[in-house]
Amino acid sequence: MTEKRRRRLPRQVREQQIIDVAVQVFSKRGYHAASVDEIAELAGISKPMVYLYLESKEGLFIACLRREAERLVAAFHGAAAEGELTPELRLRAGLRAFFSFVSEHRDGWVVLHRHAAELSAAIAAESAQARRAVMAEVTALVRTGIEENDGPARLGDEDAEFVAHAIVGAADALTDWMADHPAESPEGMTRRLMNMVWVGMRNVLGGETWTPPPPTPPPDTSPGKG
Amino acid sequence: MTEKRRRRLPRQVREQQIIDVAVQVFSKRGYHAASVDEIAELAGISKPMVYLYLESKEGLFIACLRREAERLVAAFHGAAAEGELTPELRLRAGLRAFFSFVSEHRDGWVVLHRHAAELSAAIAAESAQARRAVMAEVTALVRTGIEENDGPARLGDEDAEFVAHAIVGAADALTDWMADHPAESPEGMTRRLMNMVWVGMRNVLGGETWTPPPPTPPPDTSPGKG
DNA sequence: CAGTAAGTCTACTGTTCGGTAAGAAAGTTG
DNA sequence: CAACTTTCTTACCGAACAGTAGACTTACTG
Repeated sequence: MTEKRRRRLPRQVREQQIIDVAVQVFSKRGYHAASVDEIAELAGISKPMVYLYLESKEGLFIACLRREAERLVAAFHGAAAEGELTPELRLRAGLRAFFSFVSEHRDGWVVLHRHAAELSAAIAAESAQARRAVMAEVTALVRTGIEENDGPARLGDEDAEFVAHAIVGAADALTDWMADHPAESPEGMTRRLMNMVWVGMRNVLGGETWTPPPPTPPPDTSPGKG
Repeated sequence: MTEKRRRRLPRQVREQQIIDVAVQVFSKRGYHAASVDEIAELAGISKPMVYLYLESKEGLFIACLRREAERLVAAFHGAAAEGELTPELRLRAGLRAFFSFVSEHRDGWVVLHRHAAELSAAIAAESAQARRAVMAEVTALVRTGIEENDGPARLGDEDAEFVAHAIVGAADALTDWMADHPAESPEGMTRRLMNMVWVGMRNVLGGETWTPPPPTPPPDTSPGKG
């Protein structure tokens, strides 16, 4: 209707525009429910452009995934790696960067987090990699932090990975809580989460088991396979 | 191949068979990538049967979701609600039931957990409800537990919900870890997780903030908006 | 303003897949 | 076996949509 004569733009720019829109649409609809037609239309171009630049729908999604993952990992890594800080402070910085990223790039986060399951192997791999990258960093911080605090406790990788999974998973889920509490800042999120994990972590890694309190005897009513 | 003359089965039975297969297929492929044809074939019947009994693809998925959610919530609730146990023990029992459920119904868990994002509003609602049900229970346990241990600390719902989100999110993520460590029992998972959360929880709720250790000053190098 | 390359479009194809119409076989009851 | 119900099938429709062919349009270069 409005005969908007499309300005021609260099490929690099157009490509980013397409990815920008695609992130929004994928975030809103999910991979399969999103149509390339819609993405093209919202991007202000026609479908063949998308295919010319991004090869396929899968290629487009991977491009989205990759860009957002790079941003997230860079944000976390950049924050957590800085200087000679202690592991605590580095983990705190990383978490703060993470929550800030989610605040500011919600669509990107949704694409990374929620829509990577039911996809092709290539996509799933791409998606898993970002999480693994973060997980590896957190694991390292956990291991280092414990060793520094409690001496080389000769921990299995297992233990550090367990804690890292818990922390990353908690952070994941807390993005929902954060969405319901817009007043809470990334800093506040971080402080709260650090309060929870940094103490409890030692408990797991130190080998001190959480002992069920004595008052009532533990339920021994498990009959068959425990 | 084997010209298996299909035995006619009463609707109730057939319906459950279809749902059984559908859970597997949805778990493996995801909602959109799963085809009703495949589900019908694996169930050993033809497609119109699926539509006759389950109305639509969405109806089929919701049936899956509902059944698995009921099982999971029942498992958690049944374990966590038993007797006059303390909140700690009840949370422990709930977590153990949860990890057991995931061990034994991996497909159901995958359907519930990973494939509920990119779906219609009806499906998303159904899926969110299961999580909310568990979240509500955990929140209650957290609140009660703290009050019993530290007196009525006059906590906002906010705080208990934060902790509950962290716990549930950690448990979610730890199912991945558990998948990589088949030797770890649900009991072991539970013990480890309890170690982490039950101590740290108090820290959050008690209002004692985690103070960044003094050795190195906190990074004040944040220039613009933090 | 011709020549050329990059950007862009309209209009189409082929396929996959959700959903259905119409009726056949199997069981049940006289 | 005839009437009837429930289970089940073959064979199809129509829409949505990923992907493409080929032409057109703008902009830069000499």
